[in-house]
Amino acid sequence: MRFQVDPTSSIPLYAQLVEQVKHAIAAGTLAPGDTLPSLRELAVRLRISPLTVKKAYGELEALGIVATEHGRGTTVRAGSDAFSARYRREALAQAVDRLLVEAHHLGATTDELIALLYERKTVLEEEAADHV
Amino acid sequence: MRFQVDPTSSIPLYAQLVEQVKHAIAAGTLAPGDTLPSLRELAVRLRISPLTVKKAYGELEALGIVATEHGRGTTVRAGSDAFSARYRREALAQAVDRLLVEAHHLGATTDELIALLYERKTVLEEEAADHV
DNA sequence: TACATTGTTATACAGATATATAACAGCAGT
DNA sequence: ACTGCTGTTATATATCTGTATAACAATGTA
Repeated sequence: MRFQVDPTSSIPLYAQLVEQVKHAIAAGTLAPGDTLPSLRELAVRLRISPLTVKKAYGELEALGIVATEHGRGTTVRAGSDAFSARYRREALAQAVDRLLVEAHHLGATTDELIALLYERKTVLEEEAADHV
Repeated sequence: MRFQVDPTSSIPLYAQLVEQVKHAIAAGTLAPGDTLPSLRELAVRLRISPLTVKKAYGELEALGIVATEHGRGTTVRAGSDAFSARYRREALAQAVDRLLVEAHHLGATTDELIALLYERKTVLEEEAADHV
């Protein structure tokens, strides 16, 4: 897993982590049984405190998405398949809604949005290719 | 102007206000010369502290978008036309990018995204009609 | 001048977020 | 048992956000 957080964002670091794990599961990158990075390992990689990682994992555990065992680590729970399908739908719908609302506020038409979507998709793909 | 904030969001209230004023200007809802609601009035309407509104207005002033005069209020600056055009483009592109990245994380294709976009647009419009 | 409106500032306080430091405890392989 | 990994917990500190309260200052109008 390639986690990354943005310390300048107004969204709390632990919340960013939670979202990324959810997305990874929804996308199938993380499957039931997979073990998440240890608190210290991920903390070092992201240059944040282990306590912040702990808070994110704790949140995920409270949601029933992962299970943590003392001394063994944190693993994706079996039941996350059902979660996965539902979450994927809801997350996508919410993301689309956010864009539609913002576009509406900015006075953009749907056609303009679709055109921009294809345009930005191309741009992002080219940028991604450059970074390889 | 119909401002509204979400106290449960992890995005600070003052930042939400800043975004909404920017969007309103970009959409033309707020034009140069227009006066924003007074600190106290908006605070009462949104049920937040006047100091929070003040912080938002202060941010907008630092960005050169509005001008505040003691005793007179806070007004949208003339130069905001140029800002408006540039900001609108950038804000839309960023919003689209956010969706594309999230969709990619969730393993959604562009076709799926476009279809969902039309679907959600219809849903949102129906909901909006209901609320009238 | 008096008044109501506007923005400004100071103080104190609370909660969430994030950190550093450090010690403690469970699990697995040597 | 020892060692190295894992998660857990406690303490203290700092920053940001947001609030309540209250006084002060500038503008425009009656």
